[in-house]
Amino acid sequence: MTLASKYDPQAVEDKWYQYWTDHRMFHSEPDSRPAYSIVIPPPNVTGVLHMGHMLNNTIQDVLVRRARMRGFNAVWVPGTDHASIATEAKVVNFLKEQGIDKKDLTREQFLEYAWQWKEKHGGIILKQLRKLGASCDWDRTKFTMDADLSEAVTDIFVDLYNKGKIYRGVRMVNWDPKALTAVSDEEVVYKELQSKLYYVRYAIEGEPGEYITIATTRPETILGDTAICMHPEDERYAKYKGKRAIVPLVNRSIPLIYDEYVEREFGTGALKITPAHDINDYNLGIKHHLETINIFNDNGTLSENAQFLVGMDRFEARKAIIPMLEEAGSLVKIEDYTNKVGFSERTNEVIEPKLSLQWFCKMDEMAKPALKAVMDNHIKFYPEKFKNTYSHWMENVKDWCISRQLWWGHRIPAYYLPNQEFVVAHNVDEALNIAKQKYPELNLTKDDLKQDEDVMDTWFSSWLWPLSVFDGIRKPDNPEIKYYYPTSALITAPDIIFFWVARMIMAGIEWRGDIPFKDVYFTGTVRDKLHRKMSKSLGNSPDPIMLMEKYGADGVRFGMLLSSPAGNDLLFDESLCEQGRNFNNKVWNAFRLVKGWTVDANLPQPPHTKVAVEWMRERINEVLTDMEEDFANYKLSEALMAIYKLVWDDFCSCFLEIVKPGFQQPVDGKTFSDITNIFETLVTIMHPFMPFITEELWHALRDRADGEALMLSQMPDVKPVNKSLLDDFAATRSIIEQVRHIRSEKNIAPKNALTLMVHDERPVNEELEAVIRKLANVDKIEHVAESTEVQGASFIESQTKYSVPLEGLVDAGEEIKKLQAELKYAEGFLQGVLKKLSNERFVANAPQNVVEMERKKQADAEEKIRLLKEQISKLQ
RNA sequence: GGGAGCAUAGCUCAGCUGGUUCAGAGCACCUGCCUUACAAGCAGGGGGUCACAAGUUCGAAUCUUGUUGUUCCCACCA
Repeated sequence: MTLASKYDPQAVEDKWYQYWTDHRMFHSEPDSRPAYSIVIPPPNVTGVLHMGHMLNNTIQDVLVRRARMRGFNAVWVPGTDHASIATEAKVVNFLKEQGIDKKDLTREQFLEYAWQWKEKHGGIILKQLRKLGASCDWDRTKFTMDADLSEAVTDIFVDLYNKGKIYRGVRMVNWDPKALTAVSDEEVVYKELQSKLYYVRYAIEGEPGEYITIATTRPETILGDTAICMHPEDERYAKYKGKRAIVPLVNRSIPLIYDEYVEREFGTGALKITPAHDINDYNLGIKHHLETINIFNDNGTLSENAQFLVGMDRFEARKAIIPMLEEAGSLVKIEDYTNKVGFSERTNEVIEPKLSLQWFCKMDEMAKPALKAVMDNHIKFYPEKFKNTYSHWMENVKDWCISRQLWWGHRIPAYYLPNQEFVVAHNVDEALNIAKQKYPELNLTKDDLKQDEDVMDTWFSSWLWPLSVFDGIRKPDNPEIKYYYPTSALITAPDIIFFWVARMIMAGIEWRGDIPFKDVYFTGTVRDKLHRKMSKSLGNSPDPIMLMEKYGADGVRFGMLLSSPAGNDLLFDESLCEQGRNFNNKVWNAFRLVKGWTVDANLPQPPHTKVAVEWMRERINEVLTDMEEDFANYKLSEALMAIYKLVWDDFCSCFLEIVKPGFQQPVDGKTFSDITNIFETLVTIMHPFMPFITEELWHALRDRADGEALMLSQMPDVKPVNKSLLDDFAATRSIIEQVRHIRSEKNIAPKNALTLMVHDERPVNEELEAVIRKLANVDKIEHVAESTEVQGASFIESQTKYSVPLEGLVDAGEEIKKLQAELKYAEGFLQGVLKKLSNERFVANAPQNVVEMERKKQADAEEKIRLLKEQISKLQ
C-alpha cells in the first residue's frame, strides 16, 4: 500500500461526518447513563459562520465528544434564534431591492415574506457547523419561533403578567429611528465622535439686552426646549432667579430652573432642557414639572411640533438650524468637541431617546436568587473574574423593556378592548372569555379584541432556551427535561452575560426552581494579531469555510483551541491553523511508518523496545492524569498542548525511533501489537480535539465492523503514575541528548557510531542502555572506573560521569576552556547554596525538607566540581 | 467619573496556599542535516533584573502598598 506523504483532510472529513450521521451517532435519548448536556448559544437564523462561532462551537464539540467517550449520555442541542431586529432589517432590505416597501404590506403579508426568506436563507450556519465536525443532535434542532417554543414564550408572558411582574408604562426608551423600534439599554453601544459644541444665547424675558448662553451638541432640539437649568449656587446666574427666557426661533417663554445636577464648570454652566429628547432632561422635567414637547417623528425627522424644518432628518436639521440661529443673532460660537453617542447595536443608527408606551418586565425579585446562585458557586464561572461583572449588574438591575415595534417575533399576547382596557391571555379565545367576565356589559365578540401590535425582545425567548428546547415550560414533567436539565455547561461570549446568561439563570430558577447550567465557560474575543476585534467592516476576519478547506477542519480546530485559555482573547493568526495542519500531517506520517512495516511473528521483542513500550504507556497515563485537571478547569489549550507534545515529542521523536526496525527489516509481532494498541490509545485521546483524522486512523489501524466508531469508544482509564520509571527514562533521554550535543558540536555525522564510557562500575539497566545505543547511535557502552582517563568529550548526569572517546577530534585547549566555564558556574552555584546553609535563621526557620534539599544541592555541586577539576587536570 | 482584570523570552501564554517543577511551554529565531514515515521534517542551540519602586520575610515572579502602562465592564456632562 502506498500512502501520500501529505495528509489530505478533504478526502476524509466529509466521509466520516456522513458515517456518523448515517448511524445517528450524535443522537441521544434519555437512558440509565448519566447525562451530559449542552445547548448551543443559538446563532441568528440568517447568520453565517464567523471566527467567534468557530471558537465557541469547537469548544462545545470537544466537551461533548469527550463526555460521550467518558460514559456520559451526551447531547448537544443545536438551533437558531429568530433575531427579530436583525432579521426584520434584512427582510426589509431584501424587499426594498424587489421594489416593495414594508409600509405597503400588511402584517400577514410581511410575515409571509419573512418566513419565505427564513426558509431560504435560514440555517446556513447549521450546515456550516457540520463542516467543523460539530456533533450536534440534529434531530433536536430548534428555532426560537417554532410553534412549541413560541407557545412557551406566550405562557411565560402570561404567567409573569399574572404574577404582576410585567407592566405597561410610559418611559424614556432608546429609540432606533431606522428600525422604528425601542431597544434595550444593553443593545446600545456608545462610540466616541468628533462633534461640535454650539453656544446659543437665549434672551431673558422682560430684560432687553440680557441673555443666558447655553452650550449644546444638539442645537436642533432647541425647538423642543422647555426650560433652562443652572446650578442653585452659581453666582453668575443668581440674578435671574424667577425670570423666564425666550427660546430662539420659536419664541417660546420658558422658566429658568435651578438644580444641583448641573456642572458649573461645563460649557457656560447653563443647560437647556428638552425633556422629550434626553433622559436626564426628562428626569429634570418630572422633578420640576416641565412641559414635554416631542419634536421628532418616529423615523427621526422633525415633526409639526418643531414648527421649523418640519419633515427634515434630525442630522440635516442640525446643520440647517445653524444659519437660522446665526441670522436670529442667537449663535455665540462653535467649538470642536468630542463626545460619546449611543448607537443601535443592530442597525448602527444613532439612538434617539424617546418617550413611549412600552411593556416592561420587573427584574429586582428575579435577580436576587440568580445572583446568589453564582456568588455561592452553585453555578461556576470560568474564569471566575466574570463573577464581579455579573454581581455588579445584578445588584443594579433595571426593569427590562421587552416590547419591540416590529413584526418578526413573538407577538405580545395582550388584547385591547373597545373601552381602552386590555387583557393578557394565551390566545384570543381565552382573552375573550376573560374580557367577557370582566366586562359583561360590553357584549364582546372576537372582532372587538385587537391584539397588541408589538413583538417581544428576542432575548425574551432566548432566556428560556435551556428550558424550552426540552419542552420544560409546556410540559414540566416530561422525561427529557427531567433527564437533561440542568445542562452541564454553557459556552458563550462574555459580552452577552447580561442579555442572556443572567436572564437564563433567572428564568431557570423562576420556572423550574433550578439553575439552567452548572458551569459557564466564557470564551474570549477573537482578534487579529494586531489585537483588533475581527469584524466585517475591518475586513480582518478570515472566512472559516475557506480556512477549513485550506487546513482541514481538524487543523483549524487545533489552531482555534491551542491559543484560547478561558476568558483570554484569542489572537488569531493563520499560522495557528498551519501548526494544526502540520500536526495532523505528523500523525498521518507516523501512521504511514507503522503501516509500512512487515511483521515476523517469530522474532522476539528486543529489550529496548520492551522498556520503550512500558515507558510510553506510562507517559500516556501521566498525560491523561494531567488532562483530567485541565478539563476540570476548562484549560483546553493546555490539555491540547499536552497531547501535542505527547504525540510529537514522545511518541514520534522518541518512541517510534526506538522501536523502529532496521531498514527493510521486519518487526516482531509483540512489538507490532503493542504499537498498534498505543497508537489506538493516542487517537482516542486526540479524538475530541481532532475528530476526523483520528476516526480515519482508528479505522485504518484495525478492521472494524460497520457501525463501530472511535467517537463512541471509551477514553482509557487513568491509573496512578509510576514516577520512577518516568524519571529513569528522563535521565536516559538526557544522556542521549548530551551525546547528540557532542555529535553536533564536533560535527560527527549521525551514521558514524560512537563509543560511550560510563565512569561507574555498578550494575546497570540493560534495557535503558539499549535505548541509548539506538537513539544516540552508540555501538559500545563500556563501564570503567571513575578515574579512567578518556581522550574526548564528557558530561555529568545524575552524579555519574560519561565520556565519549574522540581521538584526535578534540582540541584540548577548547575543552579546558569549556570545562572551566562550567566549573566557574558550579562554584558560583555552590557559593549560593553554602551562603543559605550558613544562615542560621534559614536553617532554623525553613521547613526541614527545604533545608534537606539545599544539602543535596550542596552535595551534587561538590561532586560535580570534583569531577570537573579532575577532568581539567587530566587534560592539562 | 465608578469598578474589575492584566503586566514573565521577539510573539502568545503556563507558573496553585511564598522554598528543585523557579525562571518554563509552543511558535518565531540561529546552526547543521534531503539520516530507511514526515523539509508541513530531523538533530542541536541562543533568548527574560519576571513593568517600576518601596515594604513584609531567613527566603518574593509569587504576599502588601504605591507608581506607570494596558484591557474590559458600568455610568453617559449637555
